[in-house]
Parts: sequence; C-alpha cells; structure tokens
Amino acid sequence: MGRRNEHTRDELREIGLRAAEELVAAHGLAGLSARKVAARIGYTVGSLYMVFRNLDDLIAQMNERTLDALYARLAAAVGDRPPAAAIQALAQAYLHFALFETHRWLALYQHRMPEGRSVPQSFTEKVARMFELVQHHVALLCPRRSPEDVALAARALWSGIHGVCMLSLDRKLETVGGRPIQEVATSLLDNYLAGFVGRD
Amino acid sequence: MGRRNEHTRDELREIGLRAAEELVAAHGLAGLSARKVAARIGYTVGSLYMVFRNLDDLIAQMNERTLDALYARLAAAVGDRPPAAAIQALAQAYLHFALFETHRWLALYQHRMPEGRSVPQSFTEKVARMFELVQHHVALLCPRRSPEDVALAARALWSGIHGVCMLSLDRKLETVGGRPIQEVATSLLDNYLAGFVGRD
DNA sequence: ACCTGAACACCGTTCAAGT
DNA sequence: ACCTGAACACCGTTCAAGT
Repeated sequence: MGRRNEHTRDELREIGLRAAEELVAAHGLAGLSARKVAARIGYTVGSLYMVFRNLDDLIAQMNERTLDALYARLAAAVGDRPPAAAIQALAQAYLHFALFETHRWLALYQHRMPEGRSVPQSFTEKVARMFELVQHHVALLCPRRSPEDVALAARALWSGIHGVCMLSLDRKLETVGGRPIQEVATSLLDNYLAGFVGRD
Repeated sequence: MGRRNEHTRDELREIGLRAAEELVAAHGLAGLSARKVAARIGYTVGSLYMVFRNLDDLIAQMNERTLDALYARLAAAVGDRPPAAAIQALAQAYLHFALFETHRWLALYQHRMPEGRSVPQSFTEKVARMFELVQHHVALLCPRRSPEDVALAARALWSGIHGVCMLSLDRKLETVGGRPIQEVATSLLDNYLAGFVGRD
C-alpha cells in the first residue's frame, strides 16, 4: 500500500492540528490521542509521525496556535483605550477566552513536556509577546515607576488574573456563593492598581 | 491462588496511597499508573480494585491527603500573628508548599475528574476550610467591611497567589529576568491590601 | 517518497477461577 | 473473602514492506 498523496506535508499537518483542536474542544486534552486524530483525518497512526515528532510535539504546535488566537483577542481588546481601561480590557478578554474556549485554554497549561525536554523557543516567544502587552500598559499608567517596578506589577497582575481563571474553571475550588469571575478579576485589578498608583 | 491476607483492607489502602505519593513525588502525576502502584506494593493490579473504585478514585484520595498536609502547614504558619502578617504568612506557606512539594501540589490541579463525575464532597469541604482560613484573617484586617466584600477580597487574593505559583512553576511562562516568586506574591498582597484597606 | 499494517510495550478495568 | 492471571479494549511509537 502507500502513496495516496492526497495531501502535501503542510496540508497533512494542518488537518492533523485541526482535528486535534476539534477533539480537545469536544472532550478536553484527555480526550486526545494520536490514534483518534489519525482516524479523524482518514490516515493511519503511523502517518502522523511523518509530520509530527510525537504526540507531545503535536500538542505543543496546537498550543502555539491557541496562543496566537489568544494574542489576537487581547490585542483587539485594548484598541486605543487609555492605560487603566486597556488593562481592564486585557483582563476581561483573557477571562472571556478562558470561559468560552475552556478546553483549548486549559490545554495550554495541562500539557507538560516529558521529563527532560523543554518547550520550543517559538512558544516562549509567543508567551513573552503577550506578557509585554500587559507590561506596556502598566508602564503607560505609571510613567514615573522604574522598569523593574513595572515588570513586577505586570507579573503580579497577570498571575492574579490567571489564577482567577484557573480556580474558577476548576469546579473543585468553587466555594459556595462564589462571585462571578469578572467581579473577582475587577477587584484584583482595581485594588492592586489603587495600591500601586497610590504609592507612585 | 489468592488469599495472602498479609494486609487488612485499610493497610492495603494505606500502602497503595503511599506508593502513589512516592511515584508522583518522583515523576509527577503523569508517571503514575495503577500497574506501577500494584508492582510497588507487591500485589497484582486487580487487587487495587478491591480498595479503590478506579484510578481516579485513588488519585482523588491521594489529593485529599495533600490538602490535609497543606492545611496543616497553613494553619501552623499563621500562629498568632496580627491579620496583615498572618495573610503574608499564609501566602508564603502556600508558595513554599508549591515550590518544595511541586509534584504533589501540581497533582491537586492537574487531575480532572472524567467527563460527568464530580469530585467527592469531602474534597470540596477541605478546600472550603482552607479558603476560610484566608477569609478569616481578611475579615480581622478590615472589620468594617461587609462579609461580601471580605469574601470577594479573600477570593481575589487567594486566586492571585495561586496564579503566581502556577505561572512560576510552569517554566513555559517564565519570562526572562523574572523576579523571585516570593517578591511577586508580596507585591500582589501589599498593593491589593493597600487599595482595599485604603478605601475602608 | 509516501503510507500502511503489524508489531511491541505499555495502559485501565473486569472477572472467572483458585484457595 | 481475598487475590491472581488472563483477557479485553485501549494507548504511543516504530518500522519493514508495499507502491
């Protein structure tokens, strides 16, 4: 057998990633398997290994696409808002993505590279680019603060918003009478920034 | 074969959980399997299903033990400190646990119950108990605030600290020149509380 | 060069059979 | 009642063999 040649390498990679995204969207990262992806695109499992080093590689590439989508949403959300509003918009856009593309977003953090191996550099760069978006607007908000202070504040805020998403999605940690996630995020931003700017 | 009777049901459960904890500590949740646990305690896989409903049940029980350990550390950390110091101590104790018992702590959040099933009530209660520890000290710090405000603040802070841990452990998100995790956490608490108390 | 099919070493879960 | 051993349906990964 062999030689179907219906798709180029790039096409195979594309439909593979798309199938993976659909599987994850439907059943979460745990519902993803190389065999299921192969079945869904009408190839044998072995074929996937022509285009992806292994399943971890496939997931890493899928996650990079998620990062791209997330970045686009964040960048669109800021628009030309003034700093404080821009930061709030960034947070709300992040929340929105986590809430409405839950499985895709969770896969970003659930997937851990095997023991020794690290994540590709392109992945790290996309994360850095996203972080700088936050940092930029914090800097605009507090022009007199040192770059170190701004970096620290951006990191604290970003981590905080991330934690709000995580704990909200994890039904395990949903305490009774929990507030809507947006409200918690707003509280975090408002109070942190009040403290941060107040000591400007 | 059969009938070894070297261990009671409770003992079997205990050595099973202990073996699971050792495997997770060494290789993370991904390195855990029912067959490995069985091998490690010198029983066949089937025997595990006498004591645990399935692997998810085993992991859930293991995670409950982790929650107990974490709660003990947090409670010990507060001691009889005044509110503000108590909150800082809680955060630092949480960070410490995440940093030094990383795999055990990560397992708490990496493990997701299968599609329909939810986490046992005892688990939820242990989480609630931990959350109330934070809430209690925030209430002491701001006696004039409404219970709703206090709950919101506690939730924002707890989520924030959690996010700091998560993103710090995830080497993926380590941005270059990242500050030490404790510093980020302190910034989060100090500035949030400055904002929160300032509007008291 | 592309792709298959079968193989290998794993996995969770069940259960008849043995003591 | 306790425990085993084998079975079943899955899994990731490799690779000789076919076109």
